Amino acid sequence: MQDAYDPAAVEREAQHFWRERNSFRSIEDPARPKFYCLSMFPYPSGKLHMGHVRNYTIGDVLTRHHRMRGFNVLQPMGWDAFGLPAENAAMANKVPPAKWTYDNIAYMKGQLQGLGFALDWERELATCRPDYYKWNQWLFTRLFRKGLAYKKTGVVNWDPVDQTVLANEQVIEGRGWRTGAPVEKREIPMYFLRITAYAEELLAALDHLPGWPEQVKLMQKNWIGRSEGVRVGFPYELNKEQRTLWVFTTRADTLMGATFCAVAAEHPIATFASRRDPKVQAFVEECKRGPAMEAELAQVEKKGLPTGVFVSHPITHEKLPVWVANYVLMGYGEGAVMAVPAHDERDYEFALKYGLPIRPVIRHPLGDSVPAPWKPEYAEPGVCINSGPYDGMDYQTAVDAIAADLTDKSLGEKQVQWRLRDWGISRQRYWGCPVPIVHCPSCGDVPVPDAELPVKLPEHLVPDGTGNPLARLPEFYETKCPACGKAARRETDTMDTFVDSSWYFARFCCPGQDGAMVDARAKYWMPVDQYIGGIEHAILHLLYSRFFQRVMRDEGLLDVVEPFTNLLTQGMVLAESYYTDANGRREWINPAEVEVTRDAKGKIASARTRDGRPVVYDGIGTMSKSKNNGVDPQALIEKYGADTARFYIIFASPPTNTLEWSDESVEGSFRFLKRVWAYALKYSQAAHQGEASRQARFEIHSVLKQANYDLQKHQFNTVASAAMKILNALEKIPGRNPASEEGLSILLRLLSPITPHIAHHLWRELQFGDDIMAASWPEPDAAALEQDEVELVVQVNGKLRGSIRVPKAADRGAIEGLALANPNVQKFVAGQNVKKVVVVPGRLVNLVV
RNA sequence: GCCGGAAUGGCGGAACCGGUAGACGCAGCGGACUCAAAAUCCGCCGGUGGCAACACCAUGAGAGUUCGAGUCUCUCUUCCGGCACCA
Repeated sequence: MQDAYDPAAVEREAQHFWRERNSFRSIEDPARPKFYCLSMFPYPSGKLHMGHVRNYTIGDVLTRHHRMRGFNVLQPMGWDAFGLPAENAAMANKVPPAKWTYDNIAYMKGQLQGLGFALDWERELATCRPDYYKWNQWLFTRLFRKGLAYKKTGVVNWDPVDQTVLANEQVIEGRGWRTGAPVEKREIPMYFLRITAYAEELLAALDHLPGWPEQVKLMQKNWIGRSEGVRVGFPYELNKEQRTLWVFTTRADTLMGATFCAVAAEHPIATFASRRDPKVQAFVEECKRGPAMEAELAQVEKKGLPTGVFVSHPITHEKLPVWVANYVLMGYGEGAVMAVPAHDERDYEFALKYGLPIRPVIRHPLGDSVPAPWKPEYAEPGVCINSGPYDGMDYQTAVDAIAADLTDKSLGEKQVQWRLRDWGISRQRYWGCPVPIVHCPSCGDVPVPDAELPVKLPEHLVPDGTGNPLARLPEFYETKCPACGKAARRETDTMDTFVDSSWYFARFCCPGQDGAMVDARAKYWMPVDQYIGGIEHAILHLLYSRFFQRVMRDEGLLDVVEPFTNLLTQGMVLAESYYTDANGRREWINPAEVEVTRDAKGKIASARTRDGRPVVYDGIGTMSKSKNNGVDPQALIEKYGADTARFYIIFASPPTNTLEWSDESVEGSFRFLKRVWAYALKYSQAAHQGEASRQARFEIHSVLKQANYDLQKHQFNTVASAAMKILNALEKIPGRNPASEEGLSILLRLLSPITPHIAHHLWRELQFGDDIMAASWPEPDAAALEQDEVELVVQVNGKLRGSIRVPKAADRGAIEGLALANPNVQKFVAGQNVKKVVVVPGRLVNLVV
């Protein structure tokens, strides 16, 4: 055995062993329980970042652990290869996105292999390959024929200088990122997927996902946003024509307090009013120019103007003014609301600002009136007042009565409203999956027939930031109508990349299948038993995948409904950032270049660059290029090896927490692996002697018991701690005896999912077996955990005052007696009555005086 | 703004069902080895008081429930994720 731990040699040899034996190839085997473990596939951005390393290490620990527990495991890997960054890189380097993407994939694949992940590379896929995106297109044409994919207008960010659509990310403070021009909103025709048709099912099924974190289910529930309410019609006359303004409200009980209505800038009433009133026109224009993003929209000052249109109240027939307001969204409900200033905070502020009437109609906890300023109690449901026939009714009675009266007049009914909107998938971009539609002057939008799929994306183009280059490529867009054969124009929009990632997990089950989207093998592997990825995907990606799975079920492709049985949402990887300040210009210094001096207590006293310039500590945050605080996994692997990188990432933090990077702690993980090696070396050279110590076995098996429990809970950081504790216990055993042999075998097996290379090497070196992955997972020995005596803590009034050792079988009386006999306990009990004695078996005694 | 989280020593974190707060590690301090350094090994390590035994304080802040609260309930503060075209 080598004296020193040489990670590079150990890792090379272990990876060679796995490759030779094809260790990670997965084959369907109905005789064994299957475990499909999947980490979210990466976007091939260039090189791996620490978030990837963390994600795939967590997945690998789960995969290898399950494998040793006898599961038939599948852990595949692929590439979410379409997307915006490739176009940006193409513009910067004048290289086609395809070449950039394929080069990145090749490099990152090498990095993943170097980390020793147990991946079945025969199943590798890239979403930018025609054999993958063909099935996006195939499914789209089916949804289109069913009406689940349809065309309507959608709002986009428009850069008027570059004449191009911008992603939200490309809008910086309301301006285009390249041109600096104020971004405009624009409505363009797009294709939508009717996810709202599945809203009810997507919501209800959340209650049957016990393997998902509650917080994710709650976020999805709120996102889907089911609310029960009443659709209310306010009749009005426009150009001598009778019309109805429809609104949705969850507070129909407050209808008698409605004093005006407000509509979105895009609402027909606003359009009408802007034609006859230049002020309204200017305001509508202003609203349309405003931000398209909800987060920004919600922050803008609430403003409005009267449209001059009046509607009549459906119960009282009172004339109410209609305002156009920037806080009403066209995308939600009817694009119009009834305003009840007395019982809605936003309406209240709007009414105060513009002097509109405020009419209280609900008795709230603070009384019957609603004096300024606004108080949250005003919005609480209560008994109706000033409401004519509805006076005295409570919330539900009033809603029911008002809904019934409205139904009688054909001016409303109860309605369920969803916050969820249909999914707009058209992107005016080159590097994506072409939407398989042909626009024919006589036949309209015609889906491309199966025989002509895939519609291949030309891979040689270089975008220039001014629109989609496909729209300037006649070879691509000039085509014939599949229905009538006349000249027609091919759609040049591509699909949202979320389409690609909504079903890739099913495709991993069916490598090589070119005759169908998925085949029978998907029925064996699906659903994914364990899915792992960042919490930032809690809503969109996970909801779209759940939607797609149902769509695929309804196409008869799969039986499974929920794609992911268990979900683990990992935290982000953070690092400190530092900068030097030269005349107000910040230069960001990579933490690796910063030297920190500490005071006697270990607190940071000062920090400077290696060449002595003082730096400012800017706190801890996500690793980013802009703050130059990324830690390159490759440098880490080269310095310490993959096992140290993996161990550190697992040890530093539980998977769901954020992980704050620390170079010193990495050093500590490396030290631990060196100690494991040193111990194995000492063990291999020691002579057999003595018997197993009872105490050592107790320690090791107690730690193992806890570690197995922690593995179940996915609390892997304490499993790494457990390995350290076992090594500490082993080092206390003199020489080599049955306890050290057993303990070392447990240690290596416990470590093997986390640090597979060193575990593999030592397992063979010390002749525990041929392949540690074929070994069984260690279980604690009940006999080793037996104890004759236990230590109990003694409290007086809940405060710790001492401890006693009692025989395991001691009864209450004996325990009480021993506790009272403890001198320090006596000090606190002396002269007082013991009112109550609480005995928690195996833990403590509490004397209440 | 709305939705969802998080907060424990100098730092990362542990504490299973409400039952010894600080496991394990990092940093720091002291020592051994060394000509010296690195590496390695041993010891100490929340705060205040005390020679010590020990006592008091302490889990973001404030209240509450309980024999007993880091853990449960309420209010607040700060930070983080998402908000539909970043992935």
